[in-house]
Amino acid sequence: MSEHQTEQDGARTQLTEYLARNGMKQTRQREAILESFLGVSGHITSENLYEYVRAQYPDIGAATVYRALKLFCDAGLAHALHFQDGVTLYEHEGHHHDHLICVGCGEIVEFECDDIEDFQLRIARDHGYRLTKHRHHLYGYCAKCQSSGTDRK
Amino acid sequence: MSEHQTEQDGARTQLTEYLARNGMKQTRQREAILESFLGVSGHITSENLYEYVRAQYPDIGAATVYRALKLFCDAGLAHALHFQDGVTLYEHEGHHHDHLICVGCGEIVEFECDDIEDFQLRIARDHGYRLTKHRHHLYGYCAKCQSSGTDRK
DNA sequence: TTGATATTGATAATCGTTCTCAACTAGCGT
DNA sequence: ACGCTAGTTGAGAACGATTATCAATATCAA
Repeated sequence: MSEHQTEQDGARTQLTEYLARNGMKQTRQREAILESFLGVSGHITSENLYEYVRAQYPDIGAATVYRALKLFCDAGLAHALHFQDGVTLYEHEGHHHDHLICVGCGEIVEFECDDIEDFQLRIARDHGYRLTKHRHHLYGYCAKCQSSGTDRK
Repeated sequence: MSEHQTEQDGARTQLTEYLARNGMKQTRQREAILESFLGVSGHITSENLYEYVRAQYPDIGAATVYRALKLFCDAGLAHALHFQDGVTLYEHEGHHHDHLICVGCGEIVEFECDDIEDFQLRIARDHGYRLTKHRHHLYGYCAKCQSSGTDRK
């Protein structure tokens, strides 16, 4: 819990600094939305976060949540992920993993693979690119969906 | 040219078979849209393809193009790619590569890396998944955008 | 405290895409 | 060739997610 607390504090500080650095203001809304966002463990859509926020702060508008989420991305606190079906999910930054997605039940497993990251760098270098980020999504059927035998393609 | 011809013919046959197999009909529109789609070399958006189609067949509606593109995906002739910024591009199936995207100028370079594919399979297996496809996008600055020094992040 | 300026919330607007539905047409059986 | 039936089409309405507009409001440095 205390560890979690420091992570949240770190994020808050990071936002405060970003706002100061860019002549922006620290508002109740931004604090509240950040709070809600940090309370989410995995991935969340803009809309879900809005519901989430609204549960505690009913007077915060949807536009403000969208704006805040974009702000968090700019400030390096969040990441937007665009999945196969066009759905956009946000996750905490620093929480970077790649994703294994079940097309049967929608489960999302996160993974890391340093070897792959090495190959990515090599490929980028070969093409003269300087990488800033990547998206690596594997789609398939999880063990459960394979055995339940439904939606076989 | 003759090689290209056979590739197109292969795609046509594939569509015809898919339609027959699913009790669907071979229409002028679908043929025309497939023709236009095959005429595109790289990636294209639904809207661009619609413009493209309309140039030759002004009486084909947008909805029909959207429907056809989805059909081509189902028939295994096309692939939808969802990029970072939410843009959806379509490419020919059988033309599967991964992508290196310049966030400066938007250039898209395609690459293949068997080693990475091997790691993907291993990761999937470790998690009990059976892979059906993957999306692997690397974002960065191409050599040109790095040297022109603009939009440095 | 005040004032300049960033931010907010409600809502209109926008974008890309899908739905609705009456008119149309492919393609089977005859 | 004909007619029938079910799939398909085009126009435009509807849609869902997101962004822009704008007057009211809040932040924060002086």
